[in-house]
Amino acid sequence: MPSLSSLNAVFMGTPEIASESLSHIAELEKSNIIGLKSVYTKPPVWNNKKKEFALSPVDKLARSYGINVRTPKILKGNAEEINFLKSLDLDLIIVVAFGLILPAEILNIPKYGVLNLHPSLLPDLRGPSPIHYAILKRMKFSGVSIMALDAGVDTGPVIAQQRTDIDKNEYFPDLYKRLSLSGAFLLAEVIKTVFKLKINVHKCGLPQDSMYPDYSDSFSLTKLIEPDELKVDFSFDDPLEIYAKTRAFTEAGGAFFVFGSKKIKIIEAELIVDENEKCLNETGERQAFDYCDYSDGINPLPRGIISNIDIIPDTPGIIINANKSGLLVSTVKKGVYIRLLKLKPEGKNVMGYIDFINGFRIKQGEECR
RNA sequence: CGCGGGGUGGAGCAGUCCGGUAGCUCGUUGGGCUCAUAACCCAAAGGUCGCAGGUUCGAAUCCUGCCCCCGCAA
Repeated sequence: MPSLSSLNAVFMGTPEIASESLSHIAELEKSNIIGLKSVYTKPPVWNNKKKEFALSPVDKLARSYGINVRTPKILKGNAEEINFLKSLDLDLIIVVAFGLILPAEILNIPKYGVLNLHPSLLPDLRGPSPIHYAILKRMKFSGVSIMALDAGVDTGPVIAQQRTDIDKNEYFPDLYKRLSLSGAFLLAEVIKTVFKLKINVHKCGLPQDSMYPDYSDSFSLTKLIEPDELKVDFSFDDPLEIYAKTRAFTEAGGAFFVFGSKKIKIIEAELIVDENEKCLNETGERQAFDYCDYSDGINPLPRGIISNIDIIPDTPGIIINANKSGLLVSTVKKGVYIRLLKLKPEGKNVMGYIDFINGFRIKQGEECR
């Protein structure tokens, strides 16, 4: 083979999922498949409490590789950066969770186009929070997509996808890590292919509207998680939703409820179904249990609690048990409870439910709002 | 000088306003009860009350300075 020159490329990304991809790309550099000219990431943010600038994960990793790092605040109309990118004679730009929109003038610079990793099975879950939403919507599976970036938000032609199953008890960090690894792997494979074929990535992708002609963003477009979405309301929210929020928001501020005047974050919880209750309807007649989502029977009622439940009214949001055997809160579904395992009260560190009960003098019958 | 909460035996907290022998719950250790238990009963160990200085006969508590942790806001 005559002179297979490596791909001139620039990487753009910010959080851990991007640094994972960057480390895979660095491996490709060793085999002369790619040559990273520069890395773009969000500027360091000032942490007022620690009184220091915090570099993004990508920034740290790129520095450890000795790669030139650039942190422009804006790209659109930024002549300096655009000229710099033009001067590199780029073959490829690779974008993973960068946090800035690339203007069209940059999209057109690299000879083989712009690759993007998106942690969902596009066109499902477009937008900035696909991993949170996958858990929030209690999806049974999700995945990663490698696509060619176009002017829309996550709308470009899809080149490769890899699916992963989501466990119904899975918390955000586990899924995030899994998608980061799977995405980095798939991204590297696509880059190898571009290297071999020397083809513009826009031409080898499958347009999303041809994959799913009936698709509409109104079903599944994700948005940034707003602070008020983190609140769970025991007296209105379905227990499945409370549990999903708990698992989805662990690294987005944390799902919380209010106890007394304090915000209490739920770090870890589980769903409890009372096997005695599930065959009874409102009037106490036996009938088929219709909460099929709950009846997967993951967690039976802990021993020693059943007798206590009898004396508690059906009001949701009430602590029906607070001792070593468990901290249980009633929900809008009769016979379905949230068992709180790890909590983080406002101004405090993470603590187990026993410490929470001891320190806050939690008693049966008190209310979570 | 962004706003706020907090540092008390191994853990979570009370006590601080109105100074005067350091307390609660849990855990740990030993013993008992029990078919059994994360249940129950009895007993014990374990703290220079974040650090330094000051006021006082006497400071966890009042005054001054400093360190550390956390939440919010960016």
